[in-house]
Amino acid sequence: MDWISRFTGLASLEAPIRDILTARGVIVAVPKDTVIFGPGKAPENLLLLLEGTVRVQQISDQGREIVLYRVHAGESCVLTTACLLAYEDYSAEGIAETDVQAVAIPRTVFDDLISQSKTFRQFVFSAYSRRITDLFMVIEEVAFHRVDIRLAQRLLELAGKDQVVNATHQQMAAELGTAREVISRQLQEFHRRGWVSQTRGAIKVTDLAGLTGLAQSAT
Amino acid sequence: MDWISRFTGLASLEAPIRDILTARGVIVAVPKDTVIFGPGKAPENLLLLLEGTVRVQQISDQGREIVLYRVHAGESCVLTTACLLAYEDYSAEGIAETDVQAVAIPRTVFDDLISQSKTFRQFVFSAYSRRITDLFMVIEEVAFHRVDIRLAQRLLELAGKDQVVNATHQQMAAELGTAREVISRQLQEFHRRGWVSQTRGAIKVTDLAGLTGLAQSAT
DNA sequence: CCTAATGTGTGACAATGTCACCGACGATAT
DNA sequence: ATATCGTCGGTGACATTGTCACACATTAGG
Repeated sequence: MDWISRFTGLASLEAPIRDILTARGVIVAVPKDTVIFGPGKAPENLLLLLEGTVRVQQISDQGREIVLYRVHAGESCVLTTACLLAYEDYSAEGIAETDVQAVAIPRTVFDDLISQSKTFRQFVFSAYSRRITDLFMVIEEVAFHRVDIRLAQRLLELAGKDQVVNATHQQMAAELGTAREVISRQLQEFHRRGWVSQTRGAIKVTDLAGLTGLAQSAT
Repeated sequence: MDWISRFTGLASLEAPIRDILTARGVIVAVPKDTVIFGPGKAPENLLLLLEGTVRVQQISDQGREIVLYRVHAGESCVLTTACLLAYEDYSAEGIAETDVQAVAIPRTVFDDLISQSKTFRQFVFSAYSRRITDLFMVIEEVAFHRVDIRLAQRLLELAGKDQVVNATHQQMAAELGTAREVISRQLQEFHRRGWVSQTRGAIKVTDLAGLTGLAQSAT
């Protein structure tokens, strides 16, 4: 199966390197809600996502959570690479948010590829770059932005085609690193304004323009 | 000059690689307060710090700031490596906090070393690991920890041998990503408890035990 | 000495986080 | 159907933090 073409950064990969990758990469299926890595659970392979998304979140010692970023199909889960070559025990964990199909690349092969292919190096380092940028954005948002605006943005991001976000208030609180009560109150206010309607475990966006207006008032 | 021995991760570097490094690395002196990299200013070299510290901070569009981490002597400024191989414009900037001595390694040499030496790869990736861990800690602190505790911790970190922190309230606010008024009030409270004394532009720790007690109450 | 820039103090208020508690809903067993 | 239990969401009171509009103090430079 030619999965390499799904990764834009690997498109121009040298032929012998492609062969190594296809030969040594193993396609794995990871069921939804699997903990891919976490505190005390080092990842064993570099994962290149073919299908599905992985949610990476931080867990504090008091049990509070915040979502750091999501890895989508066509991206690699670089946090693992640092672990592969220089293991450190992160306090973050990665969870399969949907059923996931991925190519697993063993540590030794990864090291080989890095050493042999400039293209692959660029692929890995640019993936790093993107994640670090993501972390910068999280810091900026948490430190400087209002929660109502962040909630509006996140609802828009997470809403499916049907404009529904399937998440409890507690889960939305974990998205933003805030408290459930805060989410409940903000959603009530959004409801009062006619922007959303709520059912147990789901939030439906009923006024896209209204929410979008608030979400963009950050700029 | 044998500067390689100052970097623990490079101690076991293969002989030919050492030679490349010493031959191609240029020792540079960077005066205090120089902006080493920043928005729109990509770094040209990987820097290995021999002397001094570099402060990396995030600047928001509204002009608010937060310190992300510091690079000390014996460490490398990895944020630059991502830029070297896959340039992306970060919103963070790096500033020489003191006069700095460093070894500058050009992009092409860096790429060579990565490809040729497993030890060097490990050095770079473990440096990445450490920085990412730092960013995780920043996120956790900003999102979940009280500012009085964070301020106490930071004062203890920044205090010199004479127990003095040379910084204005505004600068301390930038350390923690909060507002100046908050710092002013917290410091007043610390003063009321006899933990610190203040002069314009400087804070002196007068009760180490008191501050330490608060700083550790996070655990 | 005078002035301007910078650093610090303050009160009022808004936004967010915390705590304690309650009731509503859904699944399951009886 | 009814009882029971765990999860989800709502609420008031209060603590903490952020924002705004000032005032006042200190320092540097002319």
